[in-house]
Amino acid sequence: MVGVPELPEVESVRRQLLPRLAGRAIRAVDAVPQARFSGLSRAAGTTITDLRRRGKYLLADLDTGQDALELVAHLGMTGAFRFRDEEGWEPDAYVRATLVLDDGVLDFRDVRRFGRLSVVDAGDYADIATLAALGPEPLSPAFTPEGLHAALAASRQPVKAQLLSQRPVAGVGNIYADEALWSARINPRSRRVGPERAARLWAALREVLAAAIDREGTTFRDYQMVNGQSGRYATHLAAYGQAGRPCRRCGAPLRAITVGGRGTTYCPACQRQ
DNA sequence: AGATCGGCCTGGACGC
DNA sequence: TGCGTCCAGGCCGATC
Repeated sequence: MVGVPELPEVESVRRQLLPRLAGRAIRAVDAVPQARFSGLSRAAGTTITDLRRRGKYLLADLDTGQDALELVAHLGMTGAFRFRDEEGWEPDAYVRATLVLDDGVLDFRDVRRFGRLSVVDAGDYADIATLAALGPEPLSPAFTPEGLHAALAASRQPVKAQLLSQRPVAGVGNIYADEALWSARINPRSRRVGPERAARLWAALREVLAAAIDREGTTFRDYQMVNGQSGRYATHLAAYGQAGRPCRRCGAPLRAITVGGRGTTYCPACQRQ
């Protein structure tokens, strides 16, 4: 998959990998010697019983016969899994880790090295701070308008920075943060979001993410097509990467700013402070 | 303790 | 053409 993986993209990866990984025994794991690949040798000799997702993290449950372990994977920006028998796939210099399974070989390819793989005791995320403090899944009953309001009220960071922190809700990255804030008509720099606006943002996040899951993620290729004025996903991004274009709601030109160190596009007319 | 900022890493876009 | 510079992105750790 091409793309900057956010929740919808990671969910798509999970669905593709699950049938090929469930029940497979891991013979060995190899990785480049970096801290971002830790504890992987513990996976050797285990069996994968399930592949779950929390936010942008993939969690493979490993059965050792005794203690339960978890293989935690984050794709970063450019991480991707490839089976060695995949059509057209030849391992290249960007393969950072390899899992030898009982029926094949799975490569982890990651050009920009932002991805991470680690094996931990099941549920022990002490060394993975973002996962340990991860907010509720946006499409689960645990995510509520009231809960979102309370989470946002607990911090004075700009609302967009809060969304990117993964704490109020899991899995939202730069693309869907801009899209949801635009949809909810909330200024990304707002430091106070009241109950009504929180409820709008709650609904917008769920709509934006559910729609993206339905079409298996907005890929970077699609984004390029958007800027190339063509492509079947051209109408899906209302804000992200659309600076200078007229707002779809009010016609004012969308503006590019920086919030929390991240490029941000919003409508200065209908997303007022 | 919470907010903020730089670093990580690389290819691609851009300017000269 | 080819070089240099800047940017993007999620997360982490250092600093304010």
